[in-house]
Amino acid sequence: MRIPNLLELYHKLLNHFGSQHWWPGDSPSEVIIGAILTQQTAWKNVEKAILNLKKEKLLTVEGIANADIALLQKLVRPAGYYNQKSKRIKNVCKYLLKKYDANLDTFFDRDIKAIRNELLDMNGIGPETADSILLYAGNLPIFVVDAYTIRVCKRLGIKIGDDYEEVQRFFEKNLSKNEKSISKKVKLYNEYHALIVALGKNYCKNKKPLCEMCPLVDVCDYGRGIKHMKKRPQKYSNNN
DNA sequence: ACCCAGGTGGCCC
DNA sequence: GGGCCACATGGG
Repeated sequence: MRIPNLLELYHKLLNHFGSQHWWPGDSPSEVIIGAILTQQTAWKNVEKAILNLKKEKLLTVEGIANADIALLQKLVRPAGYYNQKSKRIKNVCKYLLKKYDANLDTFFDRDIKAIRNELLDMNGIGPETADSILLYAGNLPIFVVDAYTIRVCKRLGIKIGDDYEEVQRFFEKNLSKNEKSISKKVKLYNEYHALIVALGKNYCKNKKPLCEMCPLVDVCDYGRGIKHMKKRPQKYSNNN
């Protein structure tokens, strides 16, 4: 079966799911905090944590940076991994406050590669979180890859490895043929990643082939890629 | 009672 | 440079 080009795929997804209006947050600082909180966690749980922080008026770089760690742990708790995440958002905010005086315009107003490397140097920020911050908080043109992106590609029969940057280049290279302007790129990358998440959540679960209701079944080899699926290790002691 | 969620860092080899 | 594993709450 023919593999559709990535822009065609995008329009099918947009047509099916509609615009996703990402990022669901109304300030760059909220996006940065949320990007860390949502790691390996359902957004629904992150919303509760965000709301807790909001009620305490802590949803700013300065607020988090100066907040008591025990309080942060309490507020962030619904988002899971609350010990790590409270520490991570505090450290990141302290860094941004100290080095950029909490001015995110200054932070984002540089070469994108330089900002990305700086983000990657912060503890708790890996490639996906860094790119989410660049794209959704900084409005910079970088394609965000996540577990769904790789899973969906494999289900579609697109030959692709597991390497983050490799998948990212694949998308950016393909889409650059269609879109040259920076601002349009940002808009396209923004919507595309959100649509892939929507697709994944609804039709491309782990350990299952593409659901037959999937809007892409007509363009993909249904069920292909099932052999690539690997369960993510999820065992750790939970003595409660 | 499972399985999973918009990952990341720290080990070990 | 890959292959495990810990991290944790809440929903299906």
